[in-house]
Amino acid sequence: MSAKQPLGFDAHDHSACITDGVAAADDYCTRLGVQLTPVRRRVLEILLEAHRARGAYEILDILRAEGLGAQPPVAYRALDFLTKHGFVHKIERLNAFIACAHPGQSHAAAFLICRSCEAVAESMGQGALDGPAAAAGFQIESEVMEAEGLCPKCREDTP
Amino acid sequence: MSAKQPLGFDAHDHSACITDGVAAADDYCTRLGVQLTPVRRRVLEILLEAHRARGAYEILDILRAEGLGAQPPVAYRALDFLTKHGFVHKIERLNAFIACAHPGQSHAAAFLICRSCEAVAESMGQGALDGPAAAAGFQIESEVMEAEGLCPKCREDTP
DNA sequence: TTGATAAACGTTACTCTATAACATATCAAC
DNA sequence: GTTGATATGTTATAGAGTAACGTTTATCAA
Repeated sequence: MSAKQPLGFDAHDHSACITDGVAAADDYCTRLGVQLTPVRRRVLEILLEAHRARGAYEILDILRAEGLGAQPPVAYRALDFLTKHGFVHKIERLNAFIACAHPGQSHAAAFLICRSCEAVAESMGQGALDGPAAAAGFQIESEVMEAEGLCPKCREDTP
Repeated sequence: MSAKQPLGFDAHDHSACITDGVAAADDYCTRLGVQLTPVRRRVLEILLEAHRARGAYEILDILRAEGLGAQPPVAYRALDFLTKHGFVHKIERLNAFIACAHPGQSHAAAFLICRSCEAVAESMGQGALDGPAAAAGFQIESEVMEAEGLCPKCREDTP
């Protein structure tokens, strides 16, 4: 079994992910007049630190250790806020959360989840269910698209 | 690509859904030499009775009332079996389960979930994530595609 | 500046979802 | 009939999520 790789599938300047992610949230909140409070900011940072999904209770443990909140609602409220405003996505398959890789851009998010190293890549897959929905007369309000399998790195490492 | 009409929102001979679903499972299990035990058969029937998703504990309540099992693992084991063999799908968005509308046919299942009446339609959407996955060198093993919104009936009823 | 209002936080307590672990039973094959 | 695989029964617990309440903090208007 291969080691967990904290980055996405591609090598990239990861410090920029965190900096840019928080900056984008900051700008957005200022423009809309909503608050990026310490707990919300910290939760976003925690999720930006890794290109993998983290459970609400895993996040809560970190918050608790840092004195930012000890009970589940603290984590869930921050996650709700960040999700509502598009900075965080929920991975339904994992009951876990991940920072958005394209903050600010409206998009139907799709995810590729590696079952070996737990890396998660976000793709801006557009409306895969639009065809069937139109045929059925169904009005889509939100979409979940998630694939589980092996990332390029783990395909080599684990034959 | 021709969009197939998803099953579930339209009127149809529903008794055939149950009969055919159980018969298909029976045939399959006979051919593969696996057992469609009373609990497994009953769970499949329960899910075939409605084109909506039911939680494991909702199913368990029925099993318990019928003397077929009282503890969670009983329901989860039956659901695992049925899911593994393709007779039941899990709706990740709802943490619930639904009978497969196309038993026996290998397919990547996609679901349209009505938030008003809770009806769930299954569409045989094929490989919506194939493109992004190929581009990333990602090997897909399983896929989740779920859309939530309003079904045709509820669009009229709830304007 | 103060008072009203909304937004956010802190905590308790609980529900729902899911599985680990172990004992018992059933059935097929040798 | 013993063995090994498969399935069930049960206890206990872990993990995920929320309702409800009171307190605090921010925002904005008078």
